Amino acid sequence: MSASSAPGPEAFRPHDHRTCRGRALSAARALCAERRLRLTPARAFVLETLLGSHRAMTAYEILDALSAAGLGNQPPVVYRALDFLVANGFAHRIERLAAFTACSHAGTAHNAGFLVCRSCRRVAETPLPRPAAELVEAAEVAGFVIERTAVEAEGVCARCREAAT
Amino acid sequence: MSASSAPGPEAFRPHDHRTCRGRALSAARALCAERRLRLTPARAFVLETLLGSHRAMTAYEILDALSAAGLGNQPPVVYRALDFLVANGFAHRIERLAAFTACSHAGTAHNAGFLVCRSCRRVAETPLPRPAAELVEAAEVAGFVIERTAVEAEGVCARCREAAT
DNA sequence: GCGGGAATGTTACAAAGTAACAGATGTCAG
DNA sequence: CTGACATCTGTTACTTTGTAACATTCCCGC
Repeated sequence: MSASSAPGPEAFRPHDHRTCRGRALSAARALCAERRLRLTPARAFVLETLLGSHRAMTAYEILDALSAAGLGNQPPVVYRALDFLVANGFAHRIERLAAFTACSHAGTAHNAGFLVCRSCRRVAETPLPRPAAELVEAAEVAGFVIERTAVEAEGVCARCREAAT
Repeated sequence: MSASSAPGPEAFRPHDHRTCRGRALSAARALCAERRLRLTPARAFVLETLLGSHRAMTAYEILDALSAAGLGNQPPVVYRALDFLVANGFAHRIERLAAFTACSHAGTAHNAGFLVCRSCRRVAETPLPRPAAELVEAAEVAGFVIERTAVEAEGVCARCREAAT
């Protein structure tokens, strides 16, 4: 039983964020150790920064944070860290926003779908068991091999909708 | 009965492209007349250009074509035409590529899914009846209102896979 | 302690997208 | 027909996003 009883994905309801971030961070450290991946200071900092909110952040927002922390101030620094995090499943790129968000299910192989609030840019992730049947079928018929699928639903979250009233 | 008997979406098989483009273009003209929309020369040219191939084209590729045709050579020209075409369902933005493609089902309201070949950038569109059930459910639980959903499967088409052999 | 692969620092760009405003043009009421 | 209003176009200048390329430093196994 969780402390908060509100329904829905964590991103869109109040929750103990310190716990949520801490858990994700130690999971990432454990996974990196297991897979012989190097979660270097810059990479860890970027991951922490992303975990610091459930908003999608642009590469340059993250770069500002890195820069403030004295960990580098040129674009390649962020993009390299993000490449690493995305490649290893610790973060996702939200194509629609050209922005990035921490993965809420790191380690478990998964196809993910995203609810993206166009007002506050908060992002919730939902595991999707498989791509839409229609798409899979079209791919099979055409001999197209699907490697990864991005599913992004754009809309307005409950909080922003109420705020707009 | 179609001239070509190969299976799958048109984009990934040989077909009479002149017919395919002509059909789409007159459908667009008819729709614009019906809805009192102005398919101005620049807009028509951009649509034709997109219809000219089944590849996703970047805004700047299209701008080069516009420019060669003497229809404008500044970015806003393309982006305005693309905004119009996308807003009215004649084209889609492929988020993954930051590129654009003509819609193969213009006029009919539809949620679409895309097969995007990462090698040749050809794009096939498949109508999707509805967003994934898991996503819809997560949205409902969270009070999130979905406005539009982008589904993009990245992979390799049959032709490119064979070519790579 | 050293050799090789991985990670970082840095410069300099390329590519993608937009804000803002002036001018032209289409269209509809009177 | 004519003005008034909305829409579309032209243009300048700029912001944001992302990379190529190369030198340097770090880490780990031997």
